[in-house]
Amino acid sequence: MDTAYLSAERRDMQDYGPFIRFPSPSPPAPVTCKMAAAGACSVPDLCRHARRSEQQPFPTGAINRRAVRRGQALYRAGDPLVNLYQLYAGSMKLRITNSAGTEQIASFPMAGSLLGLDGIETGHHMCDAVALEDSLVCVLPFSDVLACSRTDTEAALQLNRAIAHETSHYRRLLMVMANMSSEERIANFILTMSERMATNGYSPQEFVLKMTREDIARHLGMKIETVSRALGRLQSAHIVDVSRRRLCIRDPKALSQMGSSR
Amino acid sequence: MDTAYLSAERRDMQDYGPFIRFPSPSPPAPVTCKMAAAGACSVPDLCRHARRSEQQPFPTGAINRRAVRRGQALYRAGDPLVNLYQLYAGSMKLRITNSAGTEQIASFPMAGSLLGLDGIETGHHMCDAVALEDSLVCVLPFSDVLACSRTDTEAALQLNRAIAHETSHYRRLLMVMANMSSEERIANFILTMSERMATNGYSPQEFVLKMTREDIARHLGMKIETVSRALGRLQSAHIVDVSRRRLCIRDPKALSQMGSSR
DNA sequence: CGGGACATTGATTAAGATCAATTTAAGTGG
DNA sequence: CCACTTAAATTGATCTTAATCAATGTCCCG
Repeated sequence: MDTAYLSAERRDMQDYGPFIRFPSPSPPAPVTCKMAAAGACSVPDLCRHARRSEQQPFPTGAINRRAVRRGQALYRAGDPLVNLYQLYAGSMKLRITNSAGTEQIASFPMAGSLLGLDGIETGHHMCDAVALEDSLVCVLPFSDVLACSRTDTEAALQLNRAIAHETSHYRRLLMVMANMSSEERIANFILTMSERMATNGYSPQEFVLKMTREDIARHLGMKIETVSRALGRLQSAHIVDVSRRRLCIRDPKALSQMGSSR
Repeated sequence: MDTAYLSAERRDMQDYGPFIRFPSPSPPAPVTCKMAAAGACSVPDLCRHARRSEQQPFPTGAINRRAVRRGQALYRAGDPLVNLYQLYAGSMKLRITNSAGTEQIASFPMAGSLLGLDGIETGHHMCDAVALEDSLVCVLPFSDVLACSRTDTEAALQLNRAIAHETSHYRRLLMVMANMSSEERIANFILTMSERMATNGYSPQEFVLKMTREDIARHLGMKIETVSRALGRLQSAHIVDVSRRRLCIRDPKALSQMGSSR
């Protein structure tokens, strides 16, 4: 494979390797933010401010990081909102559990996603944020974020937009659930993942789904068997090649036609 | 019927009558906000500030109102975000239309709802806000809202929370769509409406659904016939009495059991 | 090499969509 | 005020899709 894209594994290694050393009890070393430097940070002004915070132990310009191991929760529903987090490397799932114990996967944050906004309405988180793989987040103390919003108009707007962005994610997902067949949902899901992979500098053609079929099913409001069969049908139609978690898009056009809003 | 609740019709008359005079081309007279006085305003600080705005023609403390006739749009998808609106009387539907023309009803704002937040992410509205009946909104120029957020920490927080509240509405709806049968969805919908009616001072037992079956169907991701049949089944089970738009809850307990998160 | 989580596949059932026909209510204009 | 028109809602018959139930297969990790 001679693409310009890095494989998921290699990219993680070279970019973030030093910070994903488990299980190291010592905090990661201070660094400047590569994500901000690359313009990939959705809230650069918030972040910049947070880095200036009195509370955090690193010198100005350093970043307060936290590592989360695969399967571990960054925060849980009910936890008081203390920090927002910028996902720096890895991927997670946001899980809602209702009073009856039914689980719903609200989203699959990946590098660049802002996490923790589900705590803003009530001051307590509404979801569990669980790592799908060993991950690294950039910690933005919420008090700093607020202080920053107070002094910096642009930062305040960024925060508003970030919250509103979540809303629009759910709106989109709602359309998918309300109007699409299981096969179309899966096609749409793959398309969305593909676009997000591209945004993050990976190949949009070929990538690894970090979540289980169960997670996908709970995300899209279907059963695991249906997910499996839908993938099977896409495979038979030579639209994708899927083997376990590894996915390759063979016919982007057909996929797009099938997965685009009905 | 000797309840302490007002019928929808009478309440509209006595509380808001003077302001719903259609089709009056002259702006409604300045008044102080009864909603704020009653503590029913979700963004009192934002509103208070907006009322102080230089731009609006009324003396300090007055409210800038706008009437919207049944079927008319307060704003449309694509319109630039100019104002937020507090719904003062009446009810609306927020309609999303995707590129293929499929419609989805995102929510049914009623008195007390804050409208227009769907414009914050991009600066342009993502939905149409259409009046289900002749309605009255309180206009909050967005520039004023922002100015207010800048100077008033509490107001800024209210804005953030208001946006986040939308998110949580969609999250809830997502759970409903992903996990509930058509009958459970309808039960849940009626319950939600009932609670909202109670919040607004109407009877939670008996009220009028201002939206069509089609609207309900598009809100809950089902077909109109299925809505009708689900209502029919609830009727047969003596859980509700439904005749056209008029709805009466006969067995709140059973309804709650059926409509509460599965 | 074996255990366990994850995934696939098949057979059957059930729920909701679809197609088609009425019924009901609310306006509208003579 | 009443016949006429039309939008909204209901009801029935049939078909399709996805859920359910039940095995079986596969890969990863110790």
